[in-house]
Amino acid sequence: MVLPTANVSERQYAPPTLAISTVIFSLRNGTADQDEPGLGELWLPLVRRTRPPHIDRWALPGGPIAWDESLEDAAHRNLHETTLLQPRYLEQLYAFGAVERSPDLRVVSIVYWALVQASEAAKATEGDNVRWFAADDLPQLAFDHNQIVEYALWRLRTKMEYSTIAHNFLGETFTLAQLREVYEAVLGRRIDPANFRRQMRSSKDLIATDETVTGGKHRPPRLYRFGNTAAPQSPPLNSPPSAVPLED
Amino acid sequence: MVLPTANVSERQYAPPTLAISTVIFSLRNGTADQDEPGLGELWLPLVRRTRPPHIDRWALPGGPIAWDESLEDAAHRNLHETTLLQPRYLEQLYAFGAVERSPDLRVVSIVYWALVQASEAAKATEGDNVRWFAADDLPQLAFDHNQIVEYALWRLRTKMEYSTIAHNFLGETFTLAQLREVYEAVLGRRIDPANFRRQMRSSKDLIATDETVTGGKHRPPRLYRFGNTAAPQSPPLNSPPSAVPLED
DNA sequence: TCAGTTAGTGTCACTTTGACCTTAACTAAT
DNA sequence: ATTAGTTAAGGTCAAAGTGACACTAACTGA
Repeated sequence: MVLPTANVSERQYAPPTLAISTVIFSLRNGTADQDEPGLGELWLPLVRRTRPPHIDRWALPGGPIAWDESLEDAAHRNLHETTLLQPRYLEQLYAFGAVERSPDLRVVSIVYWALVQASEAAKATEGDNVRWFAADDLPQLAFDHNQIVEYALWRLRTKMEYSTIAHNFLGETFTLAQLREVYEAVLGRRIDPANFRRQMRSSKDLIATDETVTGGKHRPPRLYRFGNTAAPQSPPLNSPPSAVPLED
Repeated sequence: MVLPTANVSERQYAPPTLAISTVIFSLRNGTADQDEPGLGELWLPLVRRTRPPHIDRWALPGGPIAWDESLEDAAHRNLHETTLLQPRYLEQLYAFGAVERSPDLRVVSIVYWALVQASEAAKATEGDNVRWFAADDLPQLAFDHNQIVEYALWRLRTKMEYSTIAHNFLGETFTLAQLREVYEAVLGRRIDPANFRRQMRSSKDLIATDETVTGGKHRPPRLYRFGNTAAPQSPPLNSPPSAVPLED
């Protein structure tokens, strides 16, 4: 939201300014005192605004677009600069351009959404100006950012049902129970483990490794990995609208 | 693609310029000499470029965004100004922002896609600077517009499978055969009329009128209308990302 | 050795879907 | 007037997919 300097009247009638923002989702293990017993929760990092419009309010990480970087690069860079995070998935969400979404100034924000794994999320320096919030319990944010997060949540949930993005919350290998917990947390409901297994194993992209996790107090579960055999639900040409996972 | 005047070096390093474009789809009855026998075809209007980058090439209708209009308003206005069309459906497609998509200049285009009914499409003044093309047989267009159309086609086809946008190609009332022809044209394959009827009638939004179409050489078909009982597949708050049909 | 726990397999009823048959209602030709 | 032709509309049946749930497998700790 950094903008070129000019006096107010010039700003008012100037062409819209472009900015980029990102909604970054990560998963945390649910605490017992939640309404749902033991389900994981979605969390996202916000930054405190340090200058006038909506000063001191929390907002999505964002900023201007450099003349020599693509929109996706800008989102990736800005996200990394403000939170130190390296997302495993990044996709364009929507361009928000209502006239009154920012006071005085006309800003069009192209918003991306990202998924980071739990271990990565720990790297995000939580300080005075960056803090994580539960996605379903946010304070009043700057601008129209509450609505943007709502929309991003809707997209994450609907996309989870027909695509295979869930593993981006996890590491390179994972058990089916871990993968199921991702679905349960995002969709907010329990899923039958047996049926879940059947559905997942019907996908060609999920490949079983020959390793298992030892050390539990029960039968050791097998580890799986995700093989990216062609983008599942993406545009015919995956160049411009690269809805393709980053995989680091 | 109208842009503020400045010398080249200033332009080069200036922040990206915003523009809006639209992909406008309409349906035409298939000619017999097609590869598929008698299927309808998707057509879209393009405008001839009358100034330097890519002069004389065909391009999507588009232009700048005024300081006091929303993105959707800008798309609607621009579309109407250049083609005189009034779409029945308008939705944001994607923001295209690759660095090299326009020579010299950095332009970020927020692209919308629209559906117009056949009768409306006739209003589009086809002249020297506006012409309709078959969507699957386009010439080389200006900028990255070929890829944009490909992506819009993909979105139209995939969205057709899970939502109820098809009727926006038709008038207020229509027969099930007409509706089926829309699906067949867009998806490019024949659909069993009996199964199609069963599926459509299971939707609460399709309501039968008490009228039928007389004058055919066979049993008169019933007319249906589309009742917009709540947006089917749209964001929780339908204000900013209004993926909601316009219905005129 | 057994209880406890989770991993993983199998089964069954129900729903959805594609293929195809049958009847209904109209027009045009004989 | 009867019949052939055509499309509308409804029905049947098997295959495939899904949710609910029982059951076996493999480990730990007492």
